[in-house]
Amino acid sequence: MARNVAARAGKRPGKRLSRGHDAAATREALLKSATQLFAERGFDAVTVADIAQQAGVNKALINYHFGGKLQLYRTIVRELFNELVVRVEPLRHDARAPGEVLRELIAIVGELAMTQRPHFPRMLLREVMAGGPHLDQEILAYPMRVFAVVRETIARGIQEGVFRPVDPILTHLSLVGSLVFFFATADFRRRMMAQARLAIEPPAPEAYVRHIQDLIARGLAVDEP
Amino acid sequence: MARNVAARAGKRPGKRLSRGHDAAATREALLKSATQLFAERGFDAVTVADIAQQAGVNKALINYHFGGKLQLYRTIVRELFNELVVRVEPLRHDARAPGEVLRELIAIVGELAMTQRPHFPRMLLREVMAGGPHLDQEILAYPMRVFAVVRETIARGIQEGVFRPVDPILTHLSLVGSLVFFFATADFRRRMMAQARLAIEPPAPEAYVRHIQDLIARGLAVDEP
DNA sequence: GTCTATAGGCTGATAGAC
DNA sequence: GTCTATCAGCCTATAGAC
Repeated sequence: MARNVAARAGKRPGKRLSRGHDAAATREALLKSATQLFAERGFDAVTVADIAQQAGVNKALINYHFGGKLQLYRTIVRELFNELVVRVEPLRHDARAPGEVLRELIAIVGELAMTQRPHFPRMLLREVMAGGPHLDQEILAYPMRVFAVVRETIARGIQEGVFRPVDPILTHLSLVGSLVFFFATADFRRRMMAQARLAIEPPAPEAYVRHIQDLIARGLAVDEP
Repeated sequence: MARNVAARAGKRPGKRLSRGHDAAATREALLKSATQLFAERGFDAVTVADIAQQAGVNKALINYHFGGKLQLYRTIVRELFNELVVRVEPLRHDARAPGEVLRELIAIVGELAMTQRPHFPRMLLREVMAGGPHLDQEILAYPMRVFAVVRETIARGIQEGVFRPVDPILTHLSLVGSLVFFFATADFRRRMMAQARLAIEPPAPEAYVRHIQDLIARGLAVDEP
């Protein structure tokens, strides 16, 4: 699979350029392999040669399409953050019970990390642990928008008398933190348990999501009289 | 503070070596600066020149004292893991109520991350996210020993009828994960909130520890009749 | 658009004086 | 034990052919 041509988007319809294979496919292949490698090893440990080789393209094309290694990285982080916010923000107008809205939010984060964007938690954590050196103001607003959903939902739950008067920030961090940690470290657990001859299976992501849903729901509920 | 001589341990009492300043102090200075830098930037992003400069010693001494950059890193990770296990393992023989033992375990992790070893969560997370490439079998046993404490405590709680029949692995991961995430990302929040003109203060670590204690206690408790 | 070849800079490690 | 000087290797980015 040295040349994986796919996803011919409809740009410049009918016009085939003189030489080369497909600019859009090259771009996508670079984004895909770079996302995986950055998540696994971090920005500095990945070389543009690694990315180009895994994508099956020449390394000079990273400069041509993205203007360098750093801007390739920035593009990836921005798109990942954006996708999360787009999925979560509609919950601000969800009229269901606050407990149900939080369950849904947890499910969305879990689904994103499980299937569509498995590298998101690690890239997010790496960036945040480094102090966010690659983040611009636009990207920095995204986490706040996710928090806003949690904050409003919790405020509504407290007002309606179904949640204890918990701190929304602490609740948000425990909710997001337990999920991000789980998915960021899932590969490690799988590798360790496969290497050891233990009969223990690594925990299923779906089970963990349900566990967090229950933990948060019970942890926030008001005391029964 | 170009030459921070401190902590003259009692090795080779009375015998001062011919030249140089103090081998033990040099070693400690290198460990200290390397721990901070590795936690902030990760193994690959840190150069031996960075470490040596921050420690105020010559970079060739890293090879003399530790045998290279990698072995310096391994020494740090091993000591951090070891310190956590030493503190947590006595809880296996703690006769208090299971809920109290878990509260104590959470408090220990929080205290370690707050004061003694503030770089531990980030170093742990970085290593695990990378798949543990620098860990040997000895270090890999440490996380299992922490989990054993949680597993036994939860089993006792279920048996005594005070905990729901929760999965010990999922509970352990949510407990450790929410704490590690919080402390690994605390620097980022502080920096962001200082930069923005927001009047919001970053959440206090002590408050977060209590929040997790309550969340776990309530989340595991059996339903009241 | 894509490729080869190479420039220019930085890295970890070491040899050898003191 | 500590330092200076130096090396070989690898990195990103670019120039220029096609």
